[in-house]
Formats: sequence, C-alpha cells, structure tokens
Amino acid sequence: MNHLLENLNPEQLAAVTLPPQHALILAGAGSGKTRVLTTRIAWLISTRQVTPQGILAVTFTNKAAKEMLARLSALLPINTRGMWIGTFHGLCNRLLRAHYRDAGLPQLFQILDIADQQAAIKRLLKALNVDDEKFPPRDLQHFINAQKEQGLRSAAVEAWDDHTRRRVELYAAYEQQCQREGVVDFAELLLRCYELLERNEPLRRHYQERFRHILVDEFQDTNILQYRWLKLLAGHAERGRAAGPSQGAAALSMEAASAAEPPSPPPLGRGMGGGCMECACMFAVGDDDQSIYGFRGAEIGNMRDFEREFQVDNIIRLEQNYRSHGNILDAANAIIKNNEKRLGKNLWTDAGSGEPIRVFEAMSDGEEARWIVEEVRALSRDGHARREIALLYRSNAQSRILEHSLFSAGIPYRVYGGLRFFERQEIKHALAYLRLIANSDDDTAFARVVNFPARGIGARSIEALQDAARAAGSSLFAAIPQVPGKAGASLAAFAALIESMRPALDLPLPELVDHVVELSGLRLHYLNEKEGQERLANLDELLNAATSFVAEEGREVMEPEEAESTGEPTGELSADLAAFLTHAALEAGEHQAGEGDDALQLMTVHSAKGLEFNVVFMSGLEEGLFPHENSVQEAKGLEEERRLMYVAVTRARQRLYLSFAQTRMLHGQTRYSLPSRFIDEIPGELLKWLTPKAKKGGYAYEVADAFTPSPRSRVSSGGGLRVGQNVAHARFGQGVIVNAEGSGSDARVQVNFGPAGMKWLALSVAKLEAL
DNA sequence: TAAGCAGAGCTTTTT
DNA sequence: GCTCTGCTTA
Repeated sequence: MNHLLENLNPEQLAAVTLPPQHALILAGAGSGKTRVLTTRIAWLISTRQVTPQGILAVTFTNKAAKEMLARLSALLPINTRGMWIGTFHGLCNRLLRAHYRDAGLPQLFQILDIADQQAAIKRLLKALNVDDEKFPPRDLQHFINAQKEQGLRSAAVEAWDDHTRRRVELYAAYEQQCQREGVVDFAELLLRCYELLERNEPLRRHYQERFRHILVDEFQDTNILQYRWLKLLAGHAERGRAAGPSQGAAALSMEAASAAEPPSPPPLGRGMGGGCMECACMFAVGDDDQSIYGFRGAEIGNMRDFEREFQVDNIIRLEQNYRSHGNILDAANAIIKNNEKRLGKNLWTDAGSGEPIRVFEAMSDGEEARWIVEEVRALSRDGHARREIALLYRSNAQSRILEHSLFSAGIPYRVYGGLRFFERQEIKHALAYLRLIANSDDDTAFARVVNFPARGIGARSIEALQDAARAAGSSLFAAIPQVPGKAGASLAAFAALIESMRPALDLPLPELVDHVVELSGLRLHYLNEKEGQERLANLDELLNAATSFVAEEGREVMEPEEAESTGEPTGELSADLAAFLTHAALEAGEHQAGEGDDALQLMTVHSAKGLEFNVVFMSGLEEGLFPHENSVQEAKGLEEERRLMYVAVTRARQRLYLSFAQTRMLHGQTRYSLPSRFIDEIPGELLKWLTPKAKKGGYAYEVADAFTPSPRSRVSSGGGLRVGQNVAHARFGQGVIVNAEGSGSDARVQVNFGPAGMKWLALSVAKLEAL
C-alpha cells in the first residue's frame, strides 16, 4: 500500500494519512486536491480503517464524482459500484428512492429541472389567478429555491411585509402542487432528504453508524442546507445545532431556538481535538479563495463554522502548486491578498518564474477581439494546440464578438455553456411522454405534450380541464373524464394514446423509448418539419443514450439492504425507466459535441473553475464589467469578484494574457470604461505591457479619437460635458461619462468612477469638472 | 396553428 | 444590440 503514498509532498501526505479526526484541508488551486481526496479514501480502505461501505464522499458535479470513482478504481482493486460517492443531489436521490415511503413520496417520483420548475410555477400562478406582473414566475422560483436552500419550509419563513407574505403563501401552494403531482425540484431533493433523516431516528442512526468517514469536495461551495445535512449524517447536528448560532446559520438557529431544545451537552471528543470516536470523521477539502458561488447560496462562512463546530485544530494547507509558473502564482497571490476575510494561503512552485504576464489595451471590444485572433494565430504557428488555449470572459454576452472574429478568421472554437442534451425541446418532449407513462399525475409532463404534436387541444380545452382538475383536487390526467363535449373527446383520445403506450413498460428500456417516440407522433412531426433533421438525429441519440444507460457497468445500483426496506418490489423494467429519467434530470449531459476537436476553448470564468490550460486570455478586464458594476457596492461582492479573478489567473500553466477595451458595446450602447482595478493589483514587474501602459485613472489614447458623438449622447446643459468625457468629482475621484439623459435641470449623466463605482449624477446638483 | 411582431431584460450556474 | 417570450394575426 506504500505505493499509494509515493510522490506525495509532506502536506499531502499529512492529509492523506491523518488519524481519525475531523479535518479541514485548504487546497489551493492546482495543489493536487482531487489526488489527496481519492488517496485518502484509498488509504483508509487499504489500511482497513474503514470498509468501502463506510465511506461517504460528496461532490458538487457529476464530473467530479466520476473522476473520483475513476481514480479510486485505479488506486484500489475494489468494485466502486455501490460505494456512496456522488453529488449532494445524487446521493439524496438515492436515499429518497430507497426510503420513498418514509419520505412521503411516490415510488416513481420525478425530478423537475429548472425549466420544469418554472413551468410548474407558471401553471400554479395561472390556476390561482395571480397577477404575474406583481409576482413574476422567475422571482418566485428564486424565492422558493432560496428558502429551501436555507432549510426553510413555507411554514417556517418569516414574512415582514405583505408582498413576502403572499410569496410565502404561493410557496405553500407550490409545495402542495408538487406533492400532489409526485414531483420534486432540485432543492427539494436535499430538503426532503434532510427532513427524512432528521425525523426518522432509526433511519438516521442506521446511516450515522454506517458512514464512518465523510469526505466533502469543494466545501467552500456548500450552502446552509448542505452543511446541515452533512452535520446530521456525521452525527453532529443534534449537538452542533445549539452550539452557538453562527452568522451563516442564522436562519436555521431561529428554528432551533423555537424548538425549545434544552441546552446541548458539550461536544463529544472534547479535550482530544476534533476527535470523532462517536461520530463520523469529516474530511472537508476546499479553498475559500475560490468561493465564487455566493450568489447562488454558497456560504463561505461554512468553512469557519466547520472549523469551530467540529473543533478542527489543525488546518492542513496545500500550497505547493503543480500547475503554473511562478509569475502567474505571484500575480494570483498579490490579487487575493487584497481580500480581508481569508483563512490565508500562499501558492508557490518550484517550476521557475516563467514568462511575464502580457497586458493589452484595446480601443474597442472589436479591436480586442481582432488582437486575440492574431495572437492565437501566432500561438498556433508556434505549435500550441488550440484546445490548450482558453478565452475567458466575465459574462456570456462577451462571447459573441469573440466568436464573430474567430468565425471570420476560420479558427475552430468551442463555446461552453448553453443548451445541454437533455434540455433540448425534442428530448424533453420525449421524456415527458415517458414520465406520463410512469406517473400520469405529473401535470408538468402532461401540459408539455398534451398538444404536442398538435392534436387540436387548444387553450380553451386545457382551461376546462384545469378547472375540472381543481374542482376534483385531482391531476389533469385524472380529470379528463370530467370534461364534456368535443374538447373532452380530444382529451380522451390523448388519454387513450398514453394508455396504449403503457404496455410497452414491459419492453427493455431502449425499445420502450423507440416505441414512445413512434407512437407519440414525435418522429413523424419532426420528419415533416423543415428544420427537423437535427431534432430527429437527437431523438435517435436519445435511443443510444437509453441503450448505453442500460448497459452501463458502473451504474448506481441500490444495495439489497436498502432495496428491501422499500417494501413492494419495483418491476425490473420500470425501475430502469425511473433510473433513466432520474439520470436525465440529474445529469443533463454534455453541453455540446465536439469535445475531441482541436478547438479554442471559450467560456466564462465560472465555467473555467477546475480546468487548466497552457495559455489563457482573460478578456474584458474593465471596471464595471470585471469587477462587475453590480458587485462593487458591497465589500462582500467585490471580494467575490476578486476571487473570481484569482480563479481566472490560476487557470494558466505557462502564459497569461490580460486585455481590456476602452469602449465596449453593452446593452445596445457604447460603454466607456477604465481598466480593471485587478490589473493594478498585480505588481508591475510581473507585467509586460504590449501597448503603452494605461495612465492611472485615464486612457493611453484620447477618448475623443475613438468616439463620434451622436446627438443623443450630448448632454444639453452640460457645459461641454459629453459621453466619453473624463471628469473629476470631489468625492468619487476621476471617472468617465458613460451615459446621459434628460436636459436642462433634469439632465443626468452616468459616470464610471472606477473604484468608486458607477453613479448617476444630476448635473444641477453634482459638481463635475471636465478633464 | 404557425408565423410574425412587440416588449422585456440583460452577471455568474450545478443539480 | 440581441435574444427570448408571449401575444396577435392571417
């Protein structure tokens, strides 16, 4: 087993072979984090400290989970099948499937993705006659998800104003609707699982006793509910909950307080550090400097809370970087040093300092794109593979102009993000038929395909059906006999169609899929459609997906132990269907084909996290864009932007380019921006300016040269002020006018003050000095 | 029932 | 400025 430990550096070795105790591993970018995690598991198993069944390893993405399983199989001659290694959602799903009765769910409960969830909410609002101007479905969706991610049921949400009260009512109605339809959304998987374990003591004990070691990847990305779930499984929650409310757990501690629990006993294992004799050992790996998902509920404070609540007394820091050259790491360290709330870490390498960081200032976004194309061409000539070059940007909208230039130049590229396989409309249609066969109460699936392909069931028929269903308190499908007349006849024909597909449940999954695509009329519909070729090909691909899904070796299989407790046996084949539908919801599939091609990689900084490239272009480094203007008002927001910049810089192995443009088309208007403060935060000696270094607070070039004033952009009363003008303000310092509106005493200008942010100023009030 | 047009929104995203 | 959504129109 010694080979496991070969070539580990001292810190990695310490982490891997840590005695049984809670641990926090601060793993810097490129420091071998995944290797430590997998080797730790292999070490625990091969030294017989734990059996494979005693391991619970949690990740955020399917990709990370798969990688962990693959590496583990390479390290150990064991069957990883059946091991509890997966995403939070995947593992919760597994638990809920095994104990669906105790969780109050139907056996074949379906999972709503965000699009399904939104459709469900829209349907709900319509049924309740809610003004969707006042309560936009998207807002409500965010509201509901945010509550669930904090562990709050509608009954537990405190509402201080009428609008929130109403939203809470709608949240409650949504909960009921989902329950009636037998569907769960993503957040529900976690919340429902948490509640199941919390309320069912025998079950909780069972899993607490089973999982002796809990390992968590990307711990800095956990939200409040996920951390609470981990504590529960680790056997820490009952003690930990009242152990002193932390800032992050504020929402939860309210609930704990209202439950009037007696003061909790001191944590076990006191006096022996973070010992875990009576509970599972938590091994949390994360990097607070790479926490970039605060906006979706990730609670960076969980790291500090974990350290305190689990009494972690030595944090292991993995600071040796095996990815980047020294200059790149120095730049990253210098940037992140400006953040105040850090656990602290400094990356280093013995690979040498390498090349300087190249900086380019463009007059416009178009020029920036053209320059990148030229530079990429030169890199290609020098033998760099295109797939080893990444173009990063802060927001998706920036990709368009880059794509335009690349397309004109004939350079192959691949854009990350966008529609994924199981999110395509034709695939979702086919899946909706399958879902209806599995569970006819699934109104979301019903509404999706009742009139697709068109079969004369219009809005009026649906409305009549909805009324009937509401009156009967039943699903849409079940209410069909209630609808009279012609509409009722068409609906009955649809019901008969679904029923006619049901016998196909006895067929093997691929044949079932084929059958449904045929009988539903989907194939015929796309055959007749002008642009239907690609959709037909995707439907064929769905068949392939089903075939390989059934054949898949490492597919999660429910262990007999758990399957037995679920009561009546599932029919083998409908189990395949249920698993496939779950797979479709939880793993929406690759973004796009063409992974094998030698193409330039275009993506947002967020999507680049976890990846690495020989050459990285970080474009659009402008105040207002990166850091984004919506983030600079609060220190918290700015620090997250800075971490994002840190992530961007640390993606590069050998060469890093930073670029920015004086003018950029944004929301249909030309924007004038200052260079990002993040460039200033890098020590000058690490930089090599490819254009004359930008003056502080100004441009190397005259703005006027790049700008032709249009009548609209002239500020009428503005004493010579116009868009693009550099100005000074007593409090905000230097800035540039990016927009103007109104006239006379109403005239206002929008000024980008760089570090002081973007401001709208009334000219009659603000004293602006033209520079 | 499909196409065509007006209107809104527009930072980042996995499950 | 572009793209997606939803409503109106032939």
